[in-house]
Amino acid sequence: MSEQGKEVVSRREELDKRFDPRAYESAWQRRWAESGIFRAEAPSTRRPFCIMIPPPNVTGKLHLGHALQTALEDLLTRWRRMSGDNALWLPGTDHAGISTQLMVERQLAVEGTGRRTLGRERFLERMWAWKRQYHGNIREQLDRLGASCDWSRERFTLDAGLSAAVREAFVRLYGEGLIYRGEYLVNWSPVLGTAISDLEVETKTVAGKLYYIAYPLEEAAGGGEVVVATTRPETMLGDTAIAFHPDDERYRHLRGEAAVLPLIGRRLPFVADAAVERDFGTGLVKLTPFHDPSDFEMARRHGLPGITVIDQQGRMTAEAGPDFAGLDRFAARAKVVERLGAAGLLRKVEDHVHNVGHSQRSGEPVEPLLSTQWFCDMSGMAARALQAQREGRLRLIPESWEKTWEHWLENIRPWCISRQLWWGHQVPAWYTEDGRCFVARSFEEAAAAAGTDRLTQDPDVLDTWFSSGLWPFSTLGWPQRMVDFETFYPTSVLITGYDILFFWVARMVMLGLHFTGEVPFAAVHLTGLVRDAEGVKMSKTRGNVLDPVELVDEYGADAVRFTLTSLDVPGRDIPLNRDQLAGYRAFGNKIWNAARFALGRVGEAQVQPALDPRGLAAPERWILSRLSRLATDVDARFGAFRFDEACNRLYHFFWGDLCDWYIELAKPALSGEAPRPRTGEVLLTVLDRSLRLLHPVMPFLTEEVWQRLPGHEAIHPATICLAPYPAREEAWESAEVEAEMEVLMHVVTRVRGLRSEMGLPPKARIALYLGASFAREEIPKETPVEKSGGEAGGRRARFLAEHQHLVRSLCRVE
RNA sequence: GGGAGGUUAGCUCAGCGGUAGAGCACCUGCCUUACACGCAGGGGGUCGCGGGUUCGAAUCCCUCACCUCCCACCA
Repeated sequence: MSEQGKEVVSRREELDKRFDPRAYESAWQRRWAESGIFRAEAPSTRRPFCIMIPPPNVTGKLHLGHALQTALEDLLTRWRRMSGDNALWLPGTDHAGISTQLMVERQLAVEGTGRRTLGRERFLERMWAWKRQYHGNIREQLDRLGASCDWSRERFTLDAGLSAAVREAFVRLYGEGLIYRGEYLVNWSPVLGTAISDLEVETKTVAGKLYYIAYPLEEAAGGGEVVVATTRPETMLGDTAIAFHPDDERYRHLRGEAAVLPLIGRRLPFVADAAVERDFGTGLVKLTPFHDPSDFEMARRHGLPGITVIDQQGRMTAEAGPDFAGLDRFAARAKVVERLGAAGLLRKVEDHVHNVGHSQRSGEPVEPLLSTQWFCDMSGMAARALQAQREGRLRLIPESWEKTWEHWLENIRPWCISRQLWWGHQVPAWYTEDGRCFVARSFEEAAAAAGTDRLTQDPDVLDTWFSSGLWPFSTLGWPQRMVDFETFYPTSVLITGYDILFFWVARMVMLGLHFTGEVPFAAVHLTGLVRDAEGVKMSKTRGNVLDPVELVDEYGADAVRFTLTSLDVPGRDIPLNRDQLAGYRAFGNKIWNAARFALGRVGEAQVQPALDPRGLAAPERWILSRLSRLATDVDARFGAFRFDEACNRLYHFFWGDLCDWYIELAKPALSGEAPRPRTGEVLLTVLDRSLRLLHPVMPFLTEEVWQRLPGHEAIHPATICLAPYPAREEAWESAEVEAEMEVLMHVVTRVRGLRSEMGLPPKARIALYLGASFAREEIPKETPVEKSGGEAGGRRARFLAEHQHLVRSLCRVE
């Protein structure tokens, strides 16, 4: 590293009087990148540590959730790197099928054209151009945040390697019978023009109407009518039966009879099915098998046909009859109601609040539609994912997610993986002219199997989450067992928001177990969602979105990182407000000025790689003891994913122990007024280690300051990024010294309080007489000194007497 | 209908069996030779309600209330 290392070493001018993160942050990011210090080794004899970035949308913009994850991922990576691990944080981006395609389609609409007009090939050229144009943005934003990714390993879900992995996975699952093609009722988004998975359907509670419609009975049944209740009258045009509960006395006599569908005249047999709720509506359900999932199930149980009356654009089909064909489904609803009213068949309309599935991406109500799609049977994989979690091979943090995890995996359903889009991994299936299907890794392979090259590839692409489900290993070279895969898989930790636990985390675990036999990461830390100061979810429509890069401009990356990190409390969403950002920027200012003070006062002293506390005075031994305990604490907190607690401890040590007390205690010694042994060395050494402890959270500021510390080269010749993470120093710890100093500090606080209460002007040099009784009474109960009674009291008085010059200095008294 | 989380100082939140904490905000002094992005001092809470366990409960258990979110095929 020596050659690279030298480039990292910075200039050594004095710290500017003004603290301005913009003056150094970008420069450091550039220097780090150029020196290649974030490149991981493979192979390596060192312990591996690996985090995969949750790949952001390649043409998107990072939001604060990304910033939070980035801060935590970088924290862990830097911490492990400094601790000696072979740390890899692998960056990359996702092609983000629907959302990216929508962006380009919107662009095309502005130009007065569209994807269909362009045709698939030219449209995809536009997509790639778009990708090339915006691809750099993500890296730029990660750079601004100080991300120590290994960019030499950057991946994209549509690059050659990952595309090969996707085809390999598809072919294998198909071969195992887990991927299949078939005609089923799927969630269809008329706006997007594609099928979507169950997860992409968002249930919304809406105020609708419940229509009671009279269906005349067939002559054979003796005439009369029955009344059915429905929220979607337009679907009646596709009715093929009417159902009642088998035990429902009211309708039992209708078994074997039939009604006549109004407006159409079709014969509707009655069937009995236990899925019918007797208490809802009239207890009779009209069955529209091809436009309602539960009707579909019931129809299948009774061998009933279905009729598609709504098409992929959400318009009524020819099957709906000449009066309705071509109408939008909601216009058709109004017209059906109107016609029923005119025919005197509308018995009642009630207000009805119910839940309706909406397309998460486009917002409109989903239309259940019969359609030929590719599916993946997840049941076996889900069972193994469940088992992995139950056996502790997969840790969810916080643990409260375990029940949710179990519930979802226990009730998993087939995953619809095909999308009627163009941007994505095209399904690796080819069809012969006579309709035979060949699933293969390539056209050549398919042609060889088919015995002809007159083949047409399936036009659909795969759900984005199919490729991101392979991310932890496809990025490392799978299916080939490349050196990166051997070195870093399975990875160490995954950090992501709980909102994609099922979309992404569960799929990675299932596919990872299936293809590699291992859980792709030992632990998953699920973060909360970043919200605004009022705790409201950020959204463009609300206009309360904060841009992480703008916050970096305003407060500095370190302050943004520290704020987000200290707010990462397990199981809670994160309300972000500017006061906190300003507060942690002030913390940066504090560090900056503490360093300025030290650098101006330590003379020829140097940072010490090791320090023997013997021969040091009490204040020096006290701060070293505190520092050692801090190192233990921070390490433990990082290891336990309690980043908030680690931040608090770092903050209070630096501001409280170091600045408020130790630096003040050091002043008389450094000025020569009351010299003590090695005060400068201790101050510099404490600063060095504090900065190293803080570095994973505040990389820029700590590097900038650390480079100026005389003697820092003895710790690492080039950069704080590779300097060892401070460990506990048992020899520094002393409960006794800490207790003695606590007494002194307590006395100082009391004197200051008295002085303030008595309204004595700060400048007045007043005389203070400390009697032994004062000391005795004022000692906090919990100090060990007090417990040993009178003799200890004497010792305490002696301690205070010996250090009276410190009391004088800190209280400004004579 | 299931499930998860929340209710602690004006605000945002830690604490989760041993006499209430932080940051910010607020009040009073201070430009004390690193820092006004600062220093020192200070005020402020019956820890959602009601029960229970315990020598002792924000902290464990139960009831209730109110908020947030996730899952779920009553048309």
